[in-house]
Amino acid sequence: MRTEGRAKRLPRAVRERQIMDAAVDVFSRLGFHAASMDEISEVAGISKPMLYAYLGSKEELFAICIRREATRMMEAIATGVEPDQEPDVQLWSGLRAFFGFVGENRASWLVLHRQASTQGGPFAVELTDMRSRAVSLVAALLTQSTKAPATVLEAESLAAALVGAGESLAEWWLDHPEEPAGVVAARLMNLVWMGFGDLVEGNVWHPPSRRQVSG
Amino acid sequence: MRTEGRAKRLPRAVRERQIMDAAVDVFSRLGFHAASMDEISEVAGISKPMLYAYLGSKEELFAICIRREATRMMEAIATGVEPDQEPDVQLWSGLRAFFGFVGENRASWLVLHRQASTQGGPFAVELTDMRSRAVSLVAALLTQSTKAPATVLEAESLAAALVGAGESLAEWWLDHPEEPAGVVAARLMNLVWMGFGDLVEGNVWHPPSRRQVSG
DNA sequence: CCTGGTACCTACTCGCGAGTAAGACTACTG
DNA sequence: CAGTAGTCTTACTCGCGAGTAGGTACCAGG
Repeated sequence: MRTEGRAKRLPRAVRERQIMDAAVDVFSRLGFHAASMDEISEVAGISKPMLYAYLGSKEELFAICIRREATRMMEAIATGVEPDQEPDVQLWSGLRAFFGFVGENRASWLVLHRQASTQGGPFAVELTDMRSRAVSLVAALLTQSTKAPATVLEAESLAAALVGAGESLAEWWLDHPEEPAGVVAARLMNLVWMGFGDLVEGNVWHPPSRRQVSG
Repeated sequence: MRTEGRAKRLPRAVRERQIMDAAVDVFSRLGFHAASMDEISEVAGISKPMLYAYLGSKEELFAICIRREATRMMEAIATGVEPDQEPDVQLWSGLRAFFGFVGENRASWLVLHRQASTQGGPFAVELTDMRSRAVSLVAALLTQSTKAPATVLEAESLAAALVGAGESLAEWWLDHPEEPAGVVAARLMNLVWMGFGDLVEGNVWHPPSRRQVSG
């Protein structure tokens, strides 16, 4: 709130972290344009010139936020996925990691998904980059494991659809936080692995633990 | 461009259409905040006070654009879907209609999907409304046709995922316009109906025409 | 106690864009 | 040729927010 006059003296590195946290918070709530540097400085608990002294312009600050959050998220997913496993298991791990991250980092997710994708500035680069890394990952997973002849475009577009389904479901989840991450992830897993066709018939996909129990 | 002094005198209804077309164009390119009323008036070929005289404030204008484009799109989809058909056929018709509309109305789609969903103002209402109509439609389709016991939340979240997949694939398509609408629609159809599990095995879904030929 | 360096501040400038006041042009009606 | 209703304009006001100038508090080392 920062109603008092002067802020406590802190080393630069610490302040920078505080500022970036505040920026992610404000950007996630208001979007890039509507967010003001005044409000960010307010939330961060310091005055505006500090922002400029430490993090440069508004655009730079936004780009820095995106880069940081994107990295955190991709690392969370990469950590959760074991290569050299069955395709469905890899996909399942990725989905669990993704929804886990979103659940614990709402603000990060909002900045990444909503705000960044809209603004056409230098941010689109950062964002498109991360998104295409995700798409490529899925596309590779699909390509390497399919037996049917598939074009690159085909794999890529399917991957885009899957990533979009994940994003959209994450968005939906924000309005239904009572659902556990695992349940939401499992639903998407069933949709994209089994398809409506199977689900309508009552056929579902089971995670590996059950498979080992029954096998 | 409007480098000349005075615009030709036209009846109000016609001007309003021109203004709305211009607004959709500018909003789709720049987003709500970055778009300026000056630029919209420029593109529309008239002066700024006309905007305010005819369409009210900037927010009103944006809301009007969203409402108009959303209605056009929902009508396009509704026209393409025949109720009382097999679930997969209904889904297929809907997807075809959707991608058909997006292909022929890039600007409309951008305004609806990117711009409107981001701004938190009174627009979110219009947008969320249309989106949930779409989600409900799919959810109903799924619920009514499934044999397995499914909760409302389950159907709704799957529908959200499917709608998101469609949106995302439409976005991807904007970067790969060389692909025909039908091909893109068919890919999504295969993904959500058959699932990766089947696709990996080479099993694909066929549209009804082939089915009749082979049946 | 001075000297410098770093954290931090108040109080501005300045441009951009939403919205408006006040009037000018056109056309139809008698 | 008035009069009047509707179209269209130029030329403003005014607030908001990005970015800055020019300081003040605090902590070293001498």
